[in-house]
Parts: sequence; C-alpha cells; structure tokens
Amino acid sequence: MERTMGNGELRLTNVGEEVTLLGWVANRRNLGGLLFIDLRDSTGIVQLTCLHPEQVPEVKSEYVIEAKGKVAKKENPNKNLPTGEVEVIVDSIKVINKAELTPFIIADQTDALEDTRLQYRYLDLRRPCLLHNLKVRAKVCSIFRDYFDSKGFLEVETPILNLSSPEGARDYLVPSRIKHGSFYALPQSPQLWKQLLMVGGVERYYQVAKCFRDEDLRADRQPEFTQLDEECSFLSQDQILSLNEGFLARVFKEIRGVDIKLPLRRIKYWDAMDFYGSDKPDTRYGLCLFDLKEYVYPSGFSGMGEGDYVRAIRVEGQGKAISRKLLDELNAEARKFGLKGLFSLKREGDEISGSFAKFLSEEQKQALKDKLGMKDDELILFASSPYRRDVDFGLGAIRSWFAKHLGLIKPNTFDLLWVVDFPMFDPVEGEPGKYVAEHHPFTRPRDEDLPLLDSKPEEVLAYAYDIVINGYEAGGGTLRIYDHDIQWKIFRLLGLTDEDVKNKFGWFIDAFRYGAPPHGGIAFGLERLSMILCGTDNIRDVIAFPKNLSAGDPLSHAPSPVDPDQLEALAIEVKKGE
RNA sequence: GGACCAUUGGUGUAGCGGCCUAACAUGCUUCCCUGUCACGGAAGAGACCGCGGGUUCGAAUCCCGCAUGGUCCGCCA
Repeated sequence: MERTMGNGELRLTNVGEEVTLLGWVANRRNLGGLLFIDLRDSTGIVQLTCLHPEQVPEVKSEYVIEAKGKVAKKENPNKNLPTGEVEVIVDSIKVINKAELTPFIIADQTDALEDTRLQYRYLDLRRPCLLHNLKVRAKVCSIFRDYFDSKGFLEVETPILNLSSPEGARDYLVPSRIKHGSFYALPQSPQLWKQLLMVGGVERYYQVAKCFRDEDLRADRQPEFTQLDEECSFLSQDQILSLNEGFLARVFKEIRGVDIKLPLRRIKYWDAMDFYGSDKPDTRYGLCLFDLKEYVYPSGFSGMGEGDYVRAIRVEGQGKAISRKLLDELNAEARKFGLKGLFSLKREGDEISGSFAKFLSEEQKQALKDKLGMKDDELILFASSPYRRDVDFGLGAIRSWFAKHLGLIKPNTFDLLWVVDFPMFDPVEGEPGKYVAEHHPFTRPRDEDLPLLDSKPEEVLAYAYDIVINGYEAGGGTLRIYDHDIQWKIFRLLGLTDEDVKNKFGWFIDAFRYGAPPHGGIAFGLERLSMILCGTDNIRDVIAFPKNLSAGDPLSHAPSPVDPDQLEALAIEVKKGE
C-alpha cells in the first residue's frame, strides 16, 4: 500500500500516470457493465472508472479502499469537481476496511440535522465542507503566527490552572487534590499574564490561547474557545491598530482573495450606537437610526416623557407591505430589549397613518412630510424610553431584522471597521454614582479625559477598540493602565475597597510598582474570524468537536458524574439532587 | 433564571380530531442497465408518531407536565 498522491490533486497533467490511491468510497454509480466510484480523501474526490465491474470486490459507501490504475482524460468533464477533467481507469481495487451503514449521508449536501451530525462528528468531519472549515481555521492560525513572528513577537504559553477571580464571567473550576477545598480556575483569557509578560520585559507577545467561560451558550458562543492573543509595549493605539490591520488584510487576502482597504474605518462607540443601535454594527447595509423626538413630542400620547429618548428607523417602500403579523413579530423583537413596543407611522399618498398617527397634530403630520421628507409608502418605526440603551439596542435589532427580511445583505462581502472610544464605565441602572467597568478595570482612560474621573466618570472614554466584521465582534483590546495612582482611582470608582483589591488583584498590581512599561494589546476570537471567513453563522461549524447549547458534548457525553473515589481524593461531596 | 420553536421508518420532512392499516424524499436490500457524476428503471424491507398523564365515542393531531435539541433575552469584566 503505497499511495502516490491525494485524490483531489489529480489534474490533466497527470494523464497517463499509473497511480495508487487510497480513500473512502463517497458514492457508486453502477451502470451494469460499467462502474463509477467517487473516491474521497482529505484532499478531495476523484472518479474511479471500472471497465470490468465483475472483477471488482464488493464496495459500499464509506469502505476504505485502495485503487490502482491509470489516469485518463474524461470525455465529458465534470465542472463541479476540481478533478473533474480526469478519471482513473481502475486495474485493481482492494478493500482495506469495511464500513457499516452510516446514519446519514457523508456529503456537503447531507440530510441530517446538526444534533445527529454531532453525535457522529467523526463522520460529519468527512464531509468536505467541514474539513474545509477546519483548514480555514488552521490557516488563520498559521498566518497569525507567521505575521507576528515576522514583527518580532514571541509566542509564550500562559498557565491553564489559574487563580479564580470573581470578576467577569463565571469560572470553570478545577479542584486541588493537594490542598483540599481550594480550586484553580481555567483561564477566561490570558489577560493578566500577558500584562505581566510586559512588566517582565518581553515587549511583544502572542499566543493561540484556549479560553473558558462558564456562561450560557449561543449560536456564536461556546464555553471553550480560542483567542488569538497579543500584547506589546511602547506602542500607541494607532500603532497597534495598524499592526493588526496588516494581519487582517493578510488573512482576507490569503484565505478569501479579498483586498481589504487599509487603513480600516474607525467609528466612535457613541456614533455606532447612534447610527446603528449596536456597538458591533453590521455596516454592510444602511437603515440607520435617527432621532425622531422633535417630530412626535409633545403629542396626544401621554406615555412619552420629556426626558425620554425617541429614536426611529425608516424603511422606504414598506408602508403597504408591512402586515399586522410582521408588526407583531417586530414588537416581540423590540420587547426583548426592554422596550414596551414599537410605534408605527406610514405615509399612503397624502395620508399619515399607523399606530401613532392618532396622537399627532396636523402640523406634525405635515412636518413629517415636508421637513423629514417622508415618502409615499414609507414606514417609520420608533420607540421611546428613558433608557438610551433600550432604545438603541432595541431598534438595532429591528434594523438587522429588516436587513434580513428585505435581503439587504450581499453574500461574500466583508466590511471591517474599528469601534473606538468606548466609555470607561457603565453606570448601574437605578443606582446613581455606581459604576461597572465597560471592559475591565485595567483599561486606560484617555489622557484628555483623566480630569473627568473626579467629576463625570460616565463621560470618561477609554483607549479601547473592537474590530467589527459584518456585525460580529471579531476581537477587541485596550491600552492598559501602567500608572499606580490612576489604577487605584479606577478601583475606588468601581467601589472596590483596599481590602478587595489586595485580595483579588494584589499579586497582579504589585508588579506595577517596579517600572511597568506602557502597553496594550488585542485578542481576536479565532472561531468568530473563522465563521466569517467560512460564511457560516454557526460557531460549531468551525470547531472540530463542539459543545451543544447545554454545554455538553453529544459525542462523548461529557460532563459526567465521576467515581466516588475521585471525589474522595478531592474531599468533595456532591449534594443529592432533588 | 426566562421566552419561543421543534421532536413522526436509518436520515430529513408532510400529515394538525375520524379518510392514518401514517404519506413523500433520501438512504438501504434485490434485479436490470457501458459514460455516469444528485446516474436511470423495477420491486422490496423499514415507524407501536420523544416520555408520562388528561380531554374525547375516537388523539401523531387538542390540553398539562417532563425530557431532549435549537433560536433568543438575561449573562458573557
């Protein structure tokens, strides 16, 4: 058994060669006196042609076989296959291993749902599209390493067994056997370690880092995932962004053949919220939000207060098309984000109708037509709330609903941009003077905003940046605080006592007393990037063995109860479930 | 923690109170077929309709509970 080449590599230039091929039987077409076999391996599929089927041993789907024969030019090429111009005229076929009937069809166009495929992931992975996704993912990693190697970065591995921190996401805990009652935490990210590497003088670090977060899952969120993580010293935010743009441009060029225009667009956080109702806007289409308050307040509707935010989305040509049923659907969408619902206005000829029309005066209706320029058959949907976040996020969701509904998203387009100038703090709703960190407490406030720390913390912006691609947050980072005094000021604003800080971060911030360099970094979500490059909206499509929404593995059935002896060794007792 | 949707031969769906002794596609088995490439043609096997209650003369179909899967909200510094 000596394979001469991969099945998917055969081309016209190989015609006449004697070859030995190995692989799986993807399909058979038996024409009686003539038998065709599609042979698949990791490189692709090629057609075997058996002129004497009676001499061929019985082969069925997914049998592993060895085929010897001669490459020939096909008279009728198959343009759906890279190898479609050639076939292999078979001399002999040997069955290497038989296969039972598989539970689903092993082909890109399969019949099974994801649940079934995940139970037999090893069969699912034989499908060329899945393998392709893994190749894309691997290519992103190899470009990452190559690019940052060439920029003088050092790959460093940071610990997997870490000190647990109550901040941020829920930790996955690992009990200590040596020290009963104590636990390690799996890393949520290598954040603190990479900063210590900067204090340690490494200057330029990167890592392909596995991260773990024990939070609920989503179509684009898994409990274990991989970050392409970097950190560097002595670079400005602009330098870091352009360094990383170079990386992204290579990724899109080498994997998708797309030229990304550099430098990338940068949009301020509050502008993103204003125009798109999202801090990760999908900028492949318009439908921007706008302020409608001057047109509809005050009105006959008493539920709208003077301090309320009133924002809207206008959709041309949808006034008549929008049905009661669709409006209900949109209202349900809006309510998810804390809105009470949506109001509608439409123009039909000279008439303004819709759910809010009855609250408006004739002058207001006229203004909609004249001043706002509302067109015939135009639909305006709007919402009001004292909470800006609710209005923005709610309408942001409506915006993307319409984009999907109206088919505004062109396939195979990539729109990359940086969202910058994130606020440093997020005020806690209903508790004035209380704040949580928007990113993390080590994020550096912008120099020009430092005076605001004492007076208006909610207005302080940070050196924080996210890379947004097609509406996905594909990565993000910040410059970090290296000044001891500013760090303490932030801690106090976040309501942390000296005691808290010492217990939670003492081991970390002590390092900053010994000459920490200015530093900052970024982390890309490898899966998110791979999803976008593969054109899928399901994160499981780019993970070899993903977890399901209950954070379980449908294949191995992890997690599971463990042997009492194991618990005994760890001095752990499990409460009996009700 | 919450909302919504789904669960029917191996696989994917249809059926939505009696025409169901459950349909279609695909896969599988057998036979025919020398240029197919989603091959084609013929015949056949394969399902107590997720589980447990209830309503009804009658339930795959309606109701309740549970389980599993998915999508979303909260959560994800």
